[in-house]
Amino acid sequence: MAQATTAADHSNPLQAIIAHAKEYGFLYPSSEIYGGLQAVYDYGPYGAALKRNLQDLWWRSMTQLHQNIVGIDAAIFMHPHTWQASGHLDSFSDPLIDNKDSKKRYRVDALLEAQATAWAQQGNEEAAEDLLQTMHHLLQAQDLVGLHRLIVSTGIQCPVAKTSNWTAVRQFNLMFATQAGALEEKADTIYLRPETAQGIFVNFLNVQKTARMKVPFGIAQIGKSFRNEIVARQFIFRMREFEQMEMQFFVRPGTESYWFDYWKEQRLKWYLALGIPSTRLSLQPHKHLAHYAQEAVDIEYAFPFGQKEVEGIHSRTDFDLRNHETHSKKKLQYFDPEINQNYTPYVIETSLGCDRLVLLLLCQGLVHETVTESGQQKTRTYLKLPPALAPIKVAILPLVKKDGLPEKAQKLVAELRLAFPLAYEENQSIGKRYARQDLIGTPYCITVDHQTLTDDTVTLRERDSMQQQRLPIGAVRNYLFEKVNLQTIL
RNA sequence: GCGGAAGUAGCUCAAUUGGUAGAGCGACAGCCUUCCAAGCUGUAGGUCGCGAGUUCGACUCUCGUCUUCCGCUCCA
Repeated sequence: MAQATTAADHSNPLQAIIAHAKEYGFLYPSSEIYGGLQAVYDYGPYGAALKRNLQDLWWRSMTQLHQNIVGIDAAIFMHPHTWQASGHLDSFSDPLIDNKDSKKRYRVDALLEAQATAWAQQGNEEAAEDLLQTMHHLLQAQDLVGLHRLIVSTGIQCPVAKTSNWTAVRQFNLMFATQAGALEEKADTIYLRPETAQGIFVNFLNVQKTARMKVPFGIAQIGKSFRNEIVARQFIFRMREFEQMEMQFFVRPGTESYWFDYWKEQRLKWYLALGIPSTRLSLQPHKHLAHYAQEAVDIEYAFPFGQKEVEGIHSRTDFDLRNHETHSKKKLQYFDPEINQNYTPYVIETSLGCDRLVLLLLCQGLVHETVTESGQQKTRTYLKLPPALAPIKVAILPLVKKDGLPEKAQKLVAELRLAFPLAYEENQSIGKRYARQDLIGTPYCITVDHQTLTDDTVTLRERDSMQQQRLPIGAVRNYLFEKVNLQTIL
């Protein structure tokens, strides 16, 4: 007989995840009826619930488990000067050029600087200096044609292809810009934030003073960020609009190393607590540091498409606060009563991609198991999510749709519906209903059968093991709570 | 952005030198069933990714475009 189609039929593991996510209501391509929008996705009912649970878990593990961390929710729009101070306006808009033969893409300034360095080493420092001067002028003027002419006239070759077969120079601004105000010509350009961190930095003093925080302390935030990625790929791994969960931890200068190590360890533990095997996780120190970072490490997960960053932990020094001081001309310092001194705190950042974490859980959770049942081989597909994060905690199922079982089951639904997100289904065979719940990751199913009518007990089936046990109806609520609340993780 | 592959129902796929789309699964409704997707009956889903062109006629040929995957590239 025909076997139900499962995602296991796909040869590509990421395709299998995408197909499953779509088919079972986790993620859809954005505006799909119009052909989709590149690198933008919508969360469906189960995906939205899963994401919300994850955010709740993270939020609580930051703000409730740590007395010295508070949360905020800053606006997506910020004063344009913010992005000058943060460095995003400059470093997010590098002119790039492609070599048509090697298909390699380069930053124009990097190519020219390399050439200048080469000339300087050959003793031709004057020419090197001239080149850099010219480049800076062109960059300032945003003269892309001039930059292209300079590349060509300098005779710069692609290090790989050894040719000068260049495309035009193009500007890739990674920040989305829009206009504030109704009159476009008078309006300021404002940007959709490319990271949530700046909303924390500009509020540093507000939070410190109004919540009476003492260094060391942290500010946590969950929110959307936007990056106009040149290449956005791998499903929800790199999206143009994405959700960050990050915490900036302010420390006394000189203690940043200690706190960097502290948070590195804390954050890694958090993933292990989620049940992610340590073999699939790794800590990857950065080789090339971002413009603000003193030390940085990524927590990476072995996705089907490779070992990739899920969370970054950065030692940002006082880069951000100092720059905001300079640009805003407001003092952003902390008076430390312990040492009787004013200083600009150093910052340790933990920043994780919420959507990446959702993808991680889908990758980690989607299981195709071959089971043998009465001599027949079958594939059993289920989504092994941590119970505390599952969109639906329990499904309540009358064994058959008669003899008063649905009514009895509905009573239980009424008792539990406020305590747990739950599902009720009475159509089709019990096996099919179990399977459907397995596919969306529901950890428990409760079945009301004929015995329930005589002794008020139900069977409780566990998703992963498929084992059943009988429980008195009165014990169900506490039993489930023990299994599915967030404390099972934290 | 470059190169490769693909796009037909919710999913997996079919449709003979171009003649106005079908199946299985799934969904839904009803029946049957005391525990792991497999019984019976019925119903609803598609302007064949989108737009042009060629043609009497295009799912089928040509061009463009969008989206996705793979590789490269990039990456705070």
